[in-house]
Amino acid sequence: MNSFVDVILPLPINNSFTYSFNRKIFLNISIGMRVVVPFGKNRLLTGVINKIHNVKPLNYEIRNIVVLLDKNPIISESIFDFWKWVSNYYMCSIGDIMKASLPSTLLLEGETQVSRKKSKNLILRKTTDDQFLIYEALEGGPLSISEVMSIVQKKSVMPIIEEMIRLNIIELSQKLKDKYVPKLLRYVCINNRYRGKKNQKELFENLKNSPKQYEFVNFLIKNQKKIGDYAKLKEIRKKIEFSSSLIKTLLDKKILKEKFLKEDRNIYNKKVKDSKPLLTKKQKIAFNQIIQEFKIRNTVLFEGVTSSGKTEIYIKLIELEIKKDKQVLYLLPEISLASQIVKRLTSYFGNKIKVYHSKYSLNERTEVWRNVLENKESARIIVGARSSVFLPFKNLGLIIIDEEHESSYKQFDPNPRYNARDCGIYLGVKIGAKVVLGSATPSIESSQNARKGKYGWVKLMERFGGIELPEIKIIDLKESHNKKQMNGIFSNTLIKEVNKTLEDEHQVILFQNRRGYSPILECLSCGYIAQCIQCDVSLTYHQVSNQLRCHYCDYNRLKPKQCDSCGMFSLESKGIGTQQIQEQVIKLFPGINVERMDYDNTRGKFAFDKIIDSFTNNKIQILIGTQMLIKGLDFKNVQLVGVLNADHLINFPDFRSYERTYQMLCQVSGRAGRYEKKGKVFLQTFQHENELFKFVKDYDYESMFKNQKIERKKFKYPPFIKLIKVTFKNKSIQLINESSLWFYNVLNQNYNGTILGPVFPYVSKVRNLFQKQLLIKIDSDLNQFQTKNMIFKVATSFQSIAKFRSTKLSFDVDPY
DNA sequence: AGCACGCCGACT
DNA sequence: GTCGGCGTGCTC
Repeated sequence: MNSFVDVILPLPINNSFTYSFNRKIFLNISIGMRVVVPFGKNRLLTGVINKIHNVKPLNYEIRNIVVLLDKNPIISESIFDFWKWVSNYYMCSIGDIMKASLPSTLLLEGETQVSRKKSKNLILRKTTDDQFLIYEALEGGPLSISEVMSIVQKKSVMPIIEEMIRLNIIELSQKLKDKYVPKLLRYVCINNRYRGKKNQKELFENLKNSPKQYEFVNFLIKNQKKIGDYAKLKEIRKKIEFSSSLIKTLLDKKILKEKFLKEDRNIYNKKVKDSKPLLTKKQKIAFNQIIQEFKIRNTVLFEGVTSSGKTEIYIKLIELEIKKDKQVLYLLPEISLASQIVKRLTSYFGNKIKVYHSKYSLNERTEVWRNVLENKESARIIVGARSSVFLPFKNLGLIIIDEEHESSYKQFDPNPRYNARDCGIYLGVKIGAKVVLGSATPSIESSQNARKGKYGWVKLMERFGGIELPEIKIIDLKESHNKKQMNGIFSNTLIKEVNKTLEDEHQVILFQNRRGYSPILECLSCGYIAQCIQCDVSLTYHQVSNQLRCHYCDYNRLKPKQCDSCGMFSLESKGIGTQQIQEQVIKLFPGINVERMDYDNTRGKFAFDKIIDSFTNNKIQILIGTQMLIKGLDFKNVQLVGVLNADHLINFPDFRSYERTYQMLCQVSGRAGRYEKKGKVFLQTFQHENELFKFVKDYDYESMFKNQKIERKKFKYPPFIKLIKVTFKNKSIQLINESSLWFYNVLNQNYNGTILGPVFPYVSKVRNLFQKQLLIKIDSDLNQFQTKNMIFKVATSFQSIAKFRSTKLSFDVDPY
C-alpha cells in the first residue's frame, strides 16, 4: 500500500524530491500539508507536499517520509499556485518562496540518532576501540551523529557506525528536534578564557592557518565591547561572509560559545472608537470612485497628494471588507511606519489587527501566520512589510499597497528577489481580492498601467483641511557661490529663511540625501582616498568613533594620521555627512536645539522614536536627516524644509533617478505646513535650469511623467521593456571576466533582444568577491517566460562547465 | 543550502 | 605521516 509524494524542500534547488509513504498509516495525506523527510546522510527536513501519485521513480532508491505534520493543508491550492508563479516570475526555486513564506517554526528539522540494539546483550568480541567507545557511550541513551563524532574524536564516523549496524549492535533512528519549542535566534560569543591580550594573541596564532576562522573571530572581537558579549549570528552574517560549518568548527574548538534567545513580542493597545472617520466631500468622491472602479477592475491606482487623507479612505475601504468578514492586507514599505498606522487602525477596528514583519519574534509571527490561516477574527487586518504577501490568506478581500512607488517593496539581496507590490497585484487577481495602490507620486510603471486602463485611476488632489501645498523655492547654488552668498553649504537665502522660521517659533527640517554624501578621507598632498581592503569602495569617515568604515562589509580601522600612499600628514575629510551639517548648523544658529537622524544614531529601536518624540514635542527646533525622516511622518509645527543639495539625487546613474528625485523631493516637501498655514520648501541646487526642478516646483507630476515616458521608450527601459539582471560573483577577477563573457556569448546566440554588459557594477568587489553583471532587456511583444526559460537553460549549461562552477550566479527580475 | 568526501599543504 | 583547510558534488 505504498504511494509517492513529491515534496518541496527549503532548498535553492529547482526540482522537487519524491518520497514514499504508507497509505494505511497516513490516511488523510493531501497536497499542501507538511511532511518531515530524511535528506542526505543524517538530516531531516520539513517539506510541503506538491503532488501525490503512484509513479515509482526508477533511478534511485526511494526513502520514506518520517512524519506527517498537519491534519489539514497549510497551503491552499491557490496560494500554492501563487508560489509557483512567483518562483517562475522571479527565477528562483519554490523552496526559496517556501522559506520566505513559512515562519521557521513551521519548518522543523532533525537528525539521525544512534542507539543500542535492545534485544540482547551482545558479547563484544572483535570490536575495535572506537566501536567499544561508542557502545559504552550509548549506555546513557541514544546519541546524535555529531555526539558520536566527539566521542571518538573523529570526523568520519559513518563507516564505523555502518560497520556496527552490520554487526547488529546498534541501530539508527530519526529524531525530530522538539517541535513544541520554537526555533530561537542563535547568538555566539568568544569563550571567556580568551579574555586578555595574551590569550587573544595565542588564539590568533592558532588560527593563522585558517583565514576564514581568523576573519570571523577577529570580527567578533573587534565589534563586541568585551569578550563574552553575545552577538546575533544573523546580524554578523549581514556584515561578513561565513559558512555555518565554520561556526560549527569554532564551537567544537570551544573558541565560541552559543546561546539561543527569544525576541520580545509586540503587543498593541486595543481601544476601540465607535465612530468611523468622517470623509470630506472630496474624500467621499474619491472613495466612491474607487468603489465604482472595483466593479470593473481588480486594481486601482489611488493618486492622492501628501496629507490628503488617504488613510481615512483606506479605513472606509477596510470597514467594508470587515463587514463581509473578509481579510485585509495593508502593505507598508517600511515597518517603522507600522506603529503609526496600527495606532489609527486599532482605534477603529480594535483587536482585529495584527502586524507581520520579519523582524518580529518567531512566536508572534507563527501565531499571526496560524491566525491568518484559520481566518481568526483577531487577524482580519494584517499590517505588514513585503513578506506579508506570503501569508496563507483564506478569505482575502482587499490589499492596500501604500506608497506603492517605494523601492523597499523590492527585495534584492537573498532569493526570492521579489517586488511585494507586483506580487500583491498578482495575488489579488488570482484570489479575487481588490488591490489599491496608494501614492502621491506613483511609479512610472503604475501610472502607465493606469493610463492604459489596466488599473482604475482615482485622484485626490486636495490636502486635508484645504491647506495649500507648500511653496517651493529653487535656490541656484552657482549664482550664490559666484556672488559669495554662501556660508558653508548654506546659501544666505536659506539661512535667512531658517532664522525667520525660528523667530516665528516654527520648526525646520533640513534634508540631506545619503547617497554620495558620506564623508571620505582624502590626502591633500597626493589625492589618495582611503579604500576598503576587501570591497571596491572608499571608506567613510565617522567622526564620533574617529574611524574609517566600509558600508558594504563593515571593515573598519582608526583614522590614520599619515596617508597610506605618500606618508604625508595631510589627510582631510571631504564630503558632507549629517554630522558635519549639524556642526555647521550649530555655528550658524547658536542656542538652537539641533538633532540629526541618520543610520548611525538610530541604531536602537527606541532611538528613532525618541528623536521623533522630542521633535514632535518641540524640544528640537532643527532636525537634520536623510531618507528615513521623510516617509509618512506627521509633524504639526514644521514650516520650513530645506533640501541642502538636490544634485546628487538626480545625477545618480540609474534610469529611475529622475523619477526618484521627483518622488523624494515631493515627499520631503510634504513635511512642511501640514496643519495651520502654508509651508515653505527651499531647494538648493547647482542645476537650477534642469526642468525637473520646475516640475517639482509646480507639483507637475504629469509633465514629469510625460518626460520620463519619452525617455524610457527611447532608451528602452521599463515599463516599455522588462529587465533581468544577472550577477556573477567570484574571488578571481579573471574567472569572472571569462565566465560572464561566456554567458553573454551563449545568451547572445540564443536571444535576439538587447543584452548589456558584462560590466562591473558601481561597487565591483564586495567582501573579496568580484562582481560582474549582465542586463537583459525583454521587449513587451516577447513572451517573458520563454525568455526566462532560455536564460535558465544557458545557466544550466554554464554550471555544467567545471571551471565556472565556483562562480555564483543570481537573477534579479525587475531590478531596482 | 548543508553536508560528506577527498585532495593537498603545513605541522607533530 | 596525520590533521584540518578548502574545493566539489549530491541530496529523493
